[in-house]
Amino acid sequence: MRDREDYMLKGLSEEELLELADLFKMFSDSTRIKILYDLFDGEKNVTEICEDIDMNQSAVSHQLRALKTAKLVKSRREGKSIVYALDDDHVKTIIAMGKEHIEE
Amino acid sequence: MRDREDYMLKGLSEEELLELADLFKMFSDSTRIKILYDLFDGEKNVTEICEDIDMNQSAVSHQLRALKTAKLVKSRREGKSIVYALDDDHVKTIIAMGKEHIEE
DNA sequence: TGAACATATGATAATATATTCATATGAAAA
DNA sequence: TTTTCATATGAATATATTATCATATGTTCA
Repeated sequence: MRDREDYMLKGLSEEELLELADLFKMFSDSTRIKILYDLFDGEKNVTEICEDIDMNQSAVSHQLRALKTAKLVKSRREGKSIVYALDDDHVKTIIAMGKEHIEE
Repeated sequence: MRDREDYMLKGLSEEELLELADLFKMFSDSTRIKILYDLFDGEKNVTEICEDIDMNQSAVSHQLRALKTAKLVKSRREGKSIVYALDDDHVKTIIAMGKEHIEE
């Protein structure tokens, strides 16, 4: 392996490539992609998401945290609930491109 | 869990959602995304790819097979070599969207 | 034909990831 | 201020994924 520092593939550093992979990792799990897709039509609290995608609360919470860390969703408290929403315009585009690919 | 058959999240079936996740899984590994990105500027044989991304031949071959199964790359023989190329127009768009996200 | 080159493949071991369970935290309502 | 509702979190287990090693397959050329 060359030095980590000077590894570059056409303008993208090793670090940026790892970041890219980590980003797409968020879309690579069916629970997470269901959550993202569920949020396409607006914000929802955790309970609603659980019902929509038919997964238990703990699993959903864990994945929501991952999505939030990746800055793909944001959250705010509303009374007892926490409401989640998409936090990136590219999310819809990325998923739409994916849909087009599998529909071919 | 409801019946697998009738589970649907806004027009996408369970099966399509799994397909989507599997597609994005291809972008979620740094070796694979390096390969895809390396093929942005045209076809290359396996040896060239190995050199560009600085990974050993076996690992690259394994990942190329995965990418081919996912219909993201195609290959053809050219003498002793096998030449790989991108096989989907959406690949560039998907990666470009990812780049935009991480650059924010 | 056999040596050299290019790629693919199977098995294994190391690592990463997701779900579940139990429980903690935090807000509201009785 | 205790109970209930909503969400988060840590630990443990189960599963999936990846790189490596050894070797097989296929091609060219002497």
